[in-house]
Amino acid sequence: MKNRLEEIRKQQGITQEELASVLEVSRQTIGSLENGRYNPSILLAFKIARYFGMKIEDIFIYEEDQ
Amino acid sequence: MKNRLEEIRKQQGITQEELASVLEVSRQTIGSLENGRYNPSILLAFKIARYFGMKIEDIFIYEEDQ
DNA sequence: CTTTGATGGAAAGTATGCTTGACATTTTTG
DNA sequence: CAAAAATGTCAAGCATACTTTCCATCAAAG
Repeated sequence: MKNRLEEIRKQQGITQEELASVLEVSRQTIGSLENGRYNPSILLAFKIARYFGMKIEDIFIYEEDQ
Repeated sequence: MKNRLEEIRKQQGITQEELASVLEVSRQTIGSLENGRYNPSILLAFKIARYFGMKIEDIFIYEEDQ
C-alpha cells in the first residue's frame, strides 16, 4: 500500500507533530505511515480521511497481492 | 465501527466460507467481522471492498470517538 | 557557530488483527 | 425427523499497529 499522506499534509502546511496531535496518535506513527514502515489501522485511516475531508481511497492506494 | 458485511454477503448469495476463501482469510475472520468482534486491517477492508465493487466507506461505517 | 524546530529511525513493550483447531448450536435439506 | 451445511465462539499463538523513550540529522535563524 502506498499513500499520499506527506503530500496532503504539506499542502495543508502542518507538521507531523500537529497532525499527530489532532488525530491523537504519536508523531512517530505519522512519520512511520509517511515513510511506509507500516499501514494504518482502518480506524486511523478513517480519522485521517475525515480530517482532510477525503475518502480513504483518495489517500491510501491499495496495490494488488501482498 | 459498524459494517454491512453480512447484509452484502447475503445479497450475493455466498457463504462465510466461500467469501473467506476468495479473500484468502479464515472463515472465523469473516464471522468475527460480521459479529463485530474486531475491525479489519485496512488491507482486508480494501480486499473486501474491491471484491464487492464498492468503496470501503460503503461497507464500513466509522463512528466518532473510540 | 549555536540553538531551535522538524524529521528519521531504533528498541522494547502493549494492543489488536488473524490463524488453526476444536466443538456447540442453528439452519437447511432430503 | 435425521443428516449435512452454515454459523457462533473459545483458546493459544503469531504478526503487525502503535506507544514511549531516546538519539541522530538537517535546515533555518539568531
